[in-house]
Amino acid sequence: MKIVFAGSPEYAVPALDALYKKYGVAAVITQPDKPVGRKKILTPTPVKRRALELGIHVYDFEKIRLHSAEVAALGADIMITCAYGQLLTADILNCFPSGVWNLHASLLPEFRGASPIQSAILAGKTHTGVTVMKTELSLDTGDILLVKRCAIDNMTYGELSEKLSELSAQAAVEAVELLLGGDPLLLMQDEAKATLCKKIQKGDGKIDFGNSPEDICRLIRAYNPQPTAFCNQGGSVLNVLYAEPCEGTGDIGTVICADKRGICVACGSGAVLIKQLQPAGGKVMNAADYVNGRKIKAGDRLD
RNA sequence: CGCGGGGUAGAGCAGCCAGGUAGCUCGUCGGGCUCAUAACCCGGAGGUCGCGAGGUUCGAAUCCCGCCCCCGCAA
Repeated sequence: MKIVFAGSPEYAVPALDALYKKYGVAAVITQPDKPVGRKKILTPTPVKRRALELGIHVYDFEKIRLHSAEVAALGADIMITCAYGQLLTADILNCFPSGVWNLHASLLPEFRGASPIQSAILAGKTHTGVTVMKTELSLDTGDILLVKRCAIDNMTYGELSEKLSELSAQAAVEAVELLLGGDPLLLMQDEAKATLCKKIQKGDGKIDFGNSPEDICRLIRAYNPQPTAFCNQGGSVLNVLYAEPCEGTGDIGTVICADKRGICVACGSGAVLIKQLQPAGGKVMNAADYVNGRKIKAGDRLD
């Protein structure tokens, strides 16, 4: 079984590693190097870096749909994709006799699309997981090969992402195992239960203190560590990394108290205790440190 | 040359504009109060003020020049 792996971010690296170790990977397809950070340093994707370390040949097509001939020439049996970042065409799908299989970070048919992990947290789900499905032309609609569940608990997006990344690696290996067994049983997705999630935007991370403490804390967890939830304090941005619901009442957005425990802010119903934050121009710090610097006090307003 | 903030004690900050003995909150160490405490009171330790034996000056954290590093927004 000759396998091609397509993926880009850090999230996909464990899956690549696992497949490489167990079955070998004939080639890796990833996004082109992109300028990163303030200094716009041209940087390869994490998957590309890892693939090169492993000595696997890497293709970083600007537009994969223009390269179906090259992909076909690889003569591979299957392709496993995981957060690759480009849509595939029929020409590409036809290059793989045993199909193209996608590792998706949700319990399909829920949360098809670009932000399955964050969306599961925002929706207040207790569980999520990884689904391996056959790739079709439409987005994340293919038949399901296998599913692995996990509890969300109070994990942040970053923590949950790491967990699902590991699950994806296990799922990838098990999926290939099933495919090697030949003609595995597939489960159709229930269209009636399908939901679609859009790409996460920084602007959507704006905290509305008129919402409930639970909603606000979910937003903060879903946006931690990137792109981070935020609010305004006296005209400048205050990123909020971690908070939990707490006792307290007051006008919406008013700081009820600010001490070593954190910064307690009144919400629509109840209050939230901000425990970790990042002021514009500053590093991530505990709320207690921010309070020590006298940057905020009871009575101040956040919006 | 995308816009902007910043580098001062272990942490977070003030002081800089209008040069003149380095300050605040917290932590830490010691002592006290208390049944007790993350509370309170008293006392102490701890700083090459990012770097350049740079420039100006009697004197530079502060003004000027060069460099390094960190970060928010935007991409």
